[in-house]
Amino acid sequence: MLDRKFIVENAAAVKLNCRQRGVPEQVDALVNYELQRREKLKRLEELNRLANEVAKSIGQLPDAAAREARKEEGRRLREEKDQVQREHDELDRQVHEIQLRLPNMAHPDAPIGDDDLANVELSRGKHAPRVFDFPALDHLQIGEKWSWIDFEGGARTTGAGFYFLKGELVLLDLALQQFAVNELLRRGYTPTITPDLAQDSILEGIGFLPRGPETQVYSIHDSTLSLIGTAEITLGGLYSGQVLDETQLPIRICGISHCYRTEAGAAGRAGRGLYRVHQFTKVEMFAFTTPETSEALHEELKQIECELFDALEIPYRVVDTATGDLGGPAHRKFDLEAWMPGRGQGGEWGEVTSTSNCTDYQSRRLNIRYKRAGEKGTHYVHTLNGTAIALSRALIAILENHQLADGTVRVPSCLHPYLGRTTLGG
RNA sequence: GGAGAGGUGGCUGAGUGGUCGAAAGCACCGGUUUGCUAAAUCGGCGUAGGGGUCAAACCCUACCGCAGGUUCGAAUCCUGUCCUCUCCGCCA
Repeated sequence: MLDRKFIVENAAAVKLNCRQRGVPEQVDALVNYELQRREKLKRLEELNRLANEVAKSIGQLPDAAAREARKEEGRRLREEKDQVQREHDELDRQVHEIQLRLPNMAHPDAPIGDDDLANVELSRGKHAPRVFDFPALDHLQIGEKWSWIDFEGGARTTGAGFYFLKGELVLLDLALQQFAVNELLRRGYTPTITPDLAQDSILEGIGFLPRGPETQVYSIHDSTLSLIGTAEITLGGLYSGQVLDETQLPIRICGISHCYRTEAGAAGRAGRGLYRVHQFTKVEMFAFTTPETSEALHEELKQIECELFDALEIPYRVVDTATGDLGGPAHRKFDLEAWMPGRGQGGEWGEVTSTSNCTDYQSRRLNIRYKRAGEKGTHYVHTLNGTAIALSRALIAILENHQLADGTVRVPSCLHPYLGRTTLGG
């Protein structure tokens, strides 16, 4: 969420930003409501002050008749105050509603464009896409060969888009989680296992708007809880309402959680297999920091993602996400796209990780601030998130890139300590 | 799920209708004193919004888990809700 004062004072820039991000805006209406609201607030405070004065004076009046007269005056002020209060609250609600829908301001270097076609490739990983001397299979074909992925069972028990992982693929899944968590622990990230559900208010704070018709979110009936679409939600919510000390920052955490996504409206681009599913496991990185350091930390998250996928020996490219594809909260976003030999005709890049600097957009909604020693007042922290390993897509990348001619799969050496074997299948 | 207790400032903890934004202690910051440390002593010490100032001082408003209600006036009374603790039941 953007600061109201900022919106009022920079209306033109906010509008331009919305246009570049492809988000409809009502900035003019917001400015209008907000200016009216401030007037109401002044009047409201004035009435409160008068009513307080009257109330205070009553206790000191010795004469009963005089007290009654003052009481009547107090009642009158109170009624007028209530009326102004209602008007103020209505304006406040309208401002807030518009404000919630405005996206974060984009980084000046973020490529401007409508969608992912405008993304700019920044770099490539250490490993180039492999040239196969046999017909490469996709991950579903490999999985079928060894009975590793059971979508039919998932559909029977739960519904389309759900699946069972089975056999050795489970070992690979667990090994990837352990690998990621260990690598992050080594880099100063505190490992956590987060709840898989969160309060709707937290989802809203992070920037997922639950329960609309376009929602990506599963809600729990008769409650204010939803299944999380990413641990970003719970990790970001972890310090909601808190005032941190600057010396605690940056706070680096990683969280393992399940991720649930309805993928409403995505039926047409469902893709094959594990690429777009309703549930997967993810190891997520999250950080809280100061405005001065968030950009450097964003680089760090990107760098870690690169190191993990280099270690897994998976070819990838890094892209700088275009304004139209940033979503609401991100100020800037980098994606890692892994080469997936089984996608499309002869392979395609597919997003496997994503890291965003959300600046103070989430912290303002979640009210996460920090205090500087010797300075009065508080500031909003900057929040950042990044995927370490999204299991479903990482599994695709590993199966498809490391498959051998006989359908077995070579295990990259970084996973050997966690997997206890060098080949899967057979 | 049942029964009870409680949620007050960084912490402990007073406060049951009228200058209470809130006693006191601890912690913290600053001054004084002391050869150093410790101790003593004085002062300061919440957040947010608005006004004011070159900057401050200062002024106003809101906030005692949260949301409502009663009242001229609520931390204090009422209702709902969330959370914590204790005991019982159930249970991986």
